[in-house]
This record gives sequence, C-alpha cells and structure tokens, in this order.
Amino acid sequence: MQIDQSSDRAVYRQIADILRQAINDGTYGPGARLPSENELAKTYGVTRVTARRAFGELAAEGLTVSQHGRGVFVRSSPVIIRAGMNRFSRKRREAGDGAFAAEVKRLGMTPSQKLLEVGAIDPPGYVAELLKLSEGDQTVVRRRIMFADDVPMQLADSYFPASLAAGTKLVEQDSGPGGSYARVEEAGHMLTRFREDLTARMPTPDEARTLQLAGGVPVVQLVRVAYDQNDVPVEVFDSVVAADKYSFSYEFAAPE
Amino acid sequence: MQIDQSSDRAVYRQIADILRQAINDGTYGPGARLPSENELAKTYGVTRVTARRAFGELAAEGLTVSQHGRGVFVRSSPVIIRAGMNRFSRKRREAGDGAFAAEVKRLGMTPSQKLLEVGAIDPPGYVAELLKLSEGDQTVVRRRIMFADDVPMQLADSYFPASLAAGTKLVEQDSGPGGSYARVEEAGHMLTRFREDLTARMPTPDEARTLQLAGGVPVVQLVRVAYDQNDVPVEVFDSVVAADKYSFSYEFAAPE
DNA sequence: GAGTGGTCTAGACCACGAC
DNA sequence: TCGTGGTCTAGACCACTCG
Repeated sequence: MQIDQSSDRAVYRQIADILRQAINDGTYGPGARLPSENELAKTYGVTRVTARRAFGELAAEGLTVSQHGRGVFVRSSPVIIRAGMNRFSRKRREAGDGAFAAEVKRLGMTPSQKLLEVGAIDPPGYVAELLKLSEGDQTVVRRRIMFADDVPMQLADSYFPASLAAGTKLVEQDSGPGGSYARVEEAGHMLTRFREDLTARMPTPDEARTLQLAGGVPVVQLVRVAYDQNDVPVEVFDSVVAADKYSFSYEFAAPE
Repeated sequence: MQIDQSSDRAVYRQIADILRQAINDGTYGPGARLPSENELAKTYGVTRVTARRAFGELAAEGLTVSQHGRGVFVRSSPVIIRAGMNRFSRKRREAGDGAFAAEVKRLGMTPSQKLLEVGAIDPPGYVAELLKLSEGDQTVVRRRIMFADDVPMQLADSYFPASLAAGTKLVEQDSGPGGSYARVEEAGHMLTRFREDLTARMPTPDEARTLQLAGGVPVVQLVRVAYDQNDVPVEVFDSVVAADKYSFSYEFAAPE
C-alpha cells in the first residue's frame, strides 16, 4: 500500500486508511502496538507531525489509544454491560442488590460506588417537570459514580420528591440494601412503570475525566422516570455511561 | 481570560476551554461564527497551528463545525426524531406509512428513501443466529438510506427469511404502502413482539460520509428483531443513525 | 483579491516509560 | 539513557468562499 501525493485525499488520511485496514483485517489485533510515529514518518516519507495526524484520526474513531512514552495501541474491547428491562426486578432488590450491582456481579466483577452528593436541592427544570412538581418543591438528590472492579462505569444522579424521601434512608450516606428503589417501595410507593429516554453524544471534558474515557468514545445519556401504583412519578434518574462499556436492550409488544 | 504558559494544561486546551465556556454561556450562540484561526492566534500569541488545535478539540466534542473558506461555527442542534415504541403501530401501517415515514411527517418533513440493494443473500452470522436459520438458509435483504427533507438520517438494513419473503413485494424495488412490515403481515405473520438492542460508537469513515456526519457526532446502532404470533423471528433490522438527530424512548412495566 | 480553513514541512523542547 | 508520545513554532502552499 502506498501514498499518492497527488491524490485529493490528504496524505495523513491515506496513512490512516492503511492503518485502519490493517487493524480491521487483524494485522494488528486488540492490544497490539502500532508502529511508532517516527517509524511511520520514515515509512511513508512524511514528517512526524503528519504521521501523528494519521494516529489522531484513528483515535477519534475510537480505534486506537496512545500511551505517553509507550506507543500507540489498538483498543481492546472492554466488557460490556447489557442493560435490560429486567434489571429492576423486585426479586433482585429483595436479594439486596440494586440494578447496577446485580449486573456487575453477574459478570463476575465487584460493584462499588462513590457518593458525591446527597441532600435536598431545588431541582433542575427538566426534573421538576418530569416529577410534576410545583414551584418551590424541593428534591432529594443522590449523585454517585458507579464502579465495576474500580473502573468507573456510570455517573448516576437520582432525584426524589423531598416529600417522599424525607425520613427515609434516601437522605443518608448509605441508602441500604437493595438500592434506592427498595427504600421507595418501603415508603409505600410500589414501582409499576418506567420510562427511559436515551441519547448519545460526545462527553464533556468533565465526563471524560471522571469516566476515564479514551478519545473517540461517546457517552450514552439515559434519563429514566419511575412511576408508582398511582402512576405518580417518584424518581428521575439521570445517568451518563461510557458507550463502549454498555449496550441497552428492550423488549416490547406490538402496539395497536 | 488569559493563557498561562507555565500551566500543566496545554495552551491549545486552555484556548479550547475559553471558547467552550463562551459557547456554553451563550457568548457564541448556535450558528454563530467563532473568531478565525488567525484572529485566535493573534489574540493569544500563538501560532495558527496551535489555534487550529483548539478548534480541533471543540470539533471532536461536537461543539463546532468548520466550513472551508467561511469560518468555524457553533453547531446548531438539528431536529430530533424521537423513536418510541409506538412507531410500529398497525394503524400507521394501515394508513400507508412505515415507522420512519410517519415520524418524519409528524415533524413536518418529507420522508424519502434510497434503496441500495435488494435481493437474496447468505446472511451475516449474527442475522442467521437471530433469525434461528439453519445452515444454508438464505435471507432477503433490503438495504436503504432513509432521508428527511433530503437529509440522510439513517442506514437501514432489513433481513427476512427467504422462505417468508419469496413471492412478496419484499423482493421488489418498491415494497409498497405501509412499509415492509405491512408485507410481512400480509404473508400471515402478525407482528407481536419486538426486541431492540442499542449501542453507541463513533462512525466508520463510510458511515460518516453516507450520513454526512460532522466531526464529533457518534452513531447509534440499533438491531431489532421482530417476532410473529408464534414467536418466530421474521425480521432482523440493523440500522445506524446519527446520534445528534435521534433520541430513543422506551416504556415498560416493572418486572417481577 | 482578500480572507478563510486544510495540509504539510523542518525543527525544537518536554514528559513519560522501559531497560 | 534512549525511544516514545505531547506540544509548539515559523513558514509555506493550497482550495474554498465571498464580495
């Protein structure tokens, strides 16, 4: 494979094309080290800057990661958490695990979380709307980072109406066994229905840092509303997850 | 806001931070033109290359788009298609619209599609598995690009068991009113259940070109399996959509 | 034609990692 | 120590857009 200096396609893109092809056909497998920038520059008769840009393309596509002082490597696929609808099973709650903990354990990893904030706040506008709150109503927010084997997987903010959360463990550091939803049900609100909205986008620099994201990895933002037996919204759950660590799965009947 | 040459944070990142802040606080609204590369270089006392890298950061985050010869602009949010579960309503099919066409019309736009391929093929492995086909069984594939007002929105590949599609309009250029699903039901397979799996990732160069994606826009890959009244899989639908043009919405009851 | 972004060169200094 | 990637400069030529 050679570079065509007279081509319309920029040289760095041509080099990226060659490397991409080599990655896709297995010449460089997951975790393999690619040629160094200097080697690449020499091979194709360009400066190091141009070689770097080729790597930049691949990194932006999520194909490679660079490591300072070590080299550029083909990204290896991480374990994927399959988030299905049955993750909110009451059985699981009664077994003492929340949705996240149960799934992580199923994959043979150890779940943990770091609580960033818990307390009563004036809710963001979209939360107030989804919870159908009146002007001035407060919410209890629980902000946390969820880990699997100490790898950050998910930013998770839960909002509960303050009237519901008051006097429960939802306002404490440790919300107790079975996760937040177990506390909601103990407060007399049986969870009957969920609604989830998903969008994908590139992370903010903050999110990229907190989730330890490599370049070229999008995030999925999931907003869930949980409703009780009276169809009253009892929680808004706003989470951001690394797209390369999650897949989402839904089953539903054909509507009329 | 000033640049700190002695900071650990690279100068181009500091410039990107400043611009990002200005975009987020509304100094530069959607569609607004940012300073030119030369202006930026002069303002912050760096070379144009460094100024460019600052813009590169923002573009990778999906915040800006550059236009050759015109300038760098704040990305304006496109119309978002909300893909809900009710998009497979039989009523809609009977009204003559498929799921995509109905949603696009609802937004006041004109749906269209370009058929790339239709015919019998040996299915990819994951399709054969999902359709529970035997070795050697063929599928009829329909590959198309879906447009809204001539803007490409979605790559959509449908796979049907050849035994089902034979002799129907599914093998013709125009599959007829109500979309493919109307033909499936006419063939005696009432659609009763769907399963959708979603993942997000950065696009391949091919996908980026076909979907006319700007930099920093991920794609969502959606794989759906449709089941008939006997719980037999009758279609695998594999689609790739621009993440900035879609959100996905699901409702479900609490499982036991 | 003037200004814009797109590409590339040649060289430099730095920080990190492995031997 | 040496090779790696990370950053930056100074300057060049090109293609595109707009008046």
